[in-house]
Order: sequence, then C-alpha cells, then structure tokens
Amino acid sequence: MAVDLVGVQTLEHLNRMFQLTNHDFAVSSDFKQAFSALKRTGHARFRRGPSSSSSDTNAPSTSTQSAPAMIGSTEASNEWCFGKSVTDTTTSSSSRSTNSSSLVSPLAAGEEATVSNGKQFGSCLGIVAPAPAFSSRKPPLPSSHRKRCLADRPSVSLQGSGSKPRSGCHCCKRRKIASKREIRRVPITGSKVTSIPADDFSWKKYGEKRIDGSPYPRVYYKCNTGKGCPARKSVELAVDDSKMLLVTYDGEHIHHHGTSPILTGLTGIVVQSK
DNA sequence: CGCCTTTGACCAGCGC
DNA sequence: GCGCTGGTCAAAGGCG
Repeated sequence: MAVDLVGVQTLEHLNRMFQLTNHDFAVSSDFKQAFSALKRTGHARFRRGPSSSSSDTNAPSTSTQSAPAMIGSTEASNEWCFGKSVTDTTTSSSSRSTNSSSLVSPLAAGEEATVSNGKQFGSCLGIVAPAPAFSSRKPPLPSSHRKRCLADRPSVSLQGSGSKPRSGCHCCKRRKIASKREIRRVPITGSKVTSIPADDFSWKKYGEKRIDGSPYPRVYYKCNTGKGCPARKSVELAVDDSKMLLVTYDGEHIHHHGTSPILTGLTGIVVQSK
C-alpha cells in the first residue's frame, strides 16, 4: 500500500540523487544492482518473529539502550548516502534504526566492493528502499538466546555459539585492550565514493554502527584471509572531510602475507597508533 | 546447499 | 553508581 508508494517515491529520489549528487558514482552500471538491491527486502532485516501487530509502523522502542546509538541523526545519514530527501520517506520512529544504519551502508557496500567479492552498492541502495515500512522489527530474543559473556557461562562457553568456538570472551577484548591500533586516513579514490584502497587481505564485514559525534557510520571488518586471524579494521567517513575515510586497524595478522601486511596497499597517512 | 550480508540485540568499558 | 556508547555476535534470508 503506502509502502509501495513510498518505494516508488524513493526510487525517484534515488534517481534524482544520483543525477544531482556531485559524488562521482559509477551509477549507470551499478544502478542495475541498485534496483536489484531494492527488490531485496533486506535479507535478515526482517527477522521472522511473533507477528506482533506493532510490526510495521510501530517499531516499539524495544531496546531503549541500543536505540539511541543506532538511530543517530538521520539527516546526517542521508547526506552520507547521497541525499537528503530520504528523510522524507522515513516514517519517524518506525524506520529509525533501519534507516539510519542502512542509509549508511554505502560505506559498507563500498568496502565490500573492494574487500570481498563484492555485492557492492546493494546495501546503500537497499537502504533507501522503503524496507523499513515492512519491517516487523526483530523481536527481542528470548532470554535463553541472549548472549552472555562466555566467562559467565562456563558450560556453554566454548560451544555456546554453535560451530564457532571462541578463544575467549569477546567483551574482554574491547577498546583499550586492543593490542595494536593504527588509524589511517585514506582518501576516497576512484569513481565511487565508496572505493577505498583495498589492501592485500580479505575482509568480512561483521558489523556496522553509528558512532556518536559522527554523522557517518562505522563499519567493522574482520580479516578473512587467514582463519582465526584476529586482525580487524573499521572504516568510517571522516567527519571533517567527507572525501577521506578513516580506516582503523586493530590487531595483527597471524598469517603470512608478504610485505608489511597492514600497510600494504594503503596510501593514507598514519594519524595515530598505539 | 552453502556462503554472504545485514542488522538488532547484547554487554562491558568509560565518562560524568 | 548510572547511563551512554562502542564493539561484537548471531539469526535470518537472498543469491550463486
């Protein structure tokens, strides 16, 4: 219903945005993918769950905690994703997190483009799609499914997450514990705003988060080149210069890869390291 | 059928 | 001590 309408409008917006934006996107060829992506209602975006009536437009603020972080400023997100008009299509609360986070995906998508085998772009556009309108919201997980610090559940610890035994508690490896961190400023190169210099490793996206103080999301990647490699990187658009990407490398690669792994392929400047 | 991407939820660190 | 935020996990579904 209204959804479809919104969808169409959004597509038009998109089209317009692509034409107007000064970002030099490789639109033509990617546009197909874009639309293709739009058809996708968003993979896991709509987790099946108790079909609560609130599903579509209500988006109950189930998680009062994560919500703020995920929401952020929609305007900013929109800007990042080539346009400001998207805001119009968002129905306030209902589309919140889905919008904000997905709007950003271009970054993720772009990264994916250079990083993994690339179904790039899709997400960025997918985002603009009216998907949120369908969203049934992910219902709160049953408490039994809730993640616990592995340290807290000795019996489940190493097997808890199914096939992926972890070497340790993820929550114990946070922030300042990071063994090695290197932040680089990498110019957005190429014809796409999303194309950042790729390095010699294969990265797998595992998360995306809106960061407070930055209108742009941060996308998290794990090294996929070597199994069990602890190396991670996060990518976000520089606040002060939308033409620059901030790539943060965490951890070291435990596999061989010729020359200085972390630096390979990057032309950016080391801004900070610890 | 398996892989990959997306994204909400979870949780501990950190600042006030 | 409390609340916020960043970082991570994992379910779900589409695609090749």
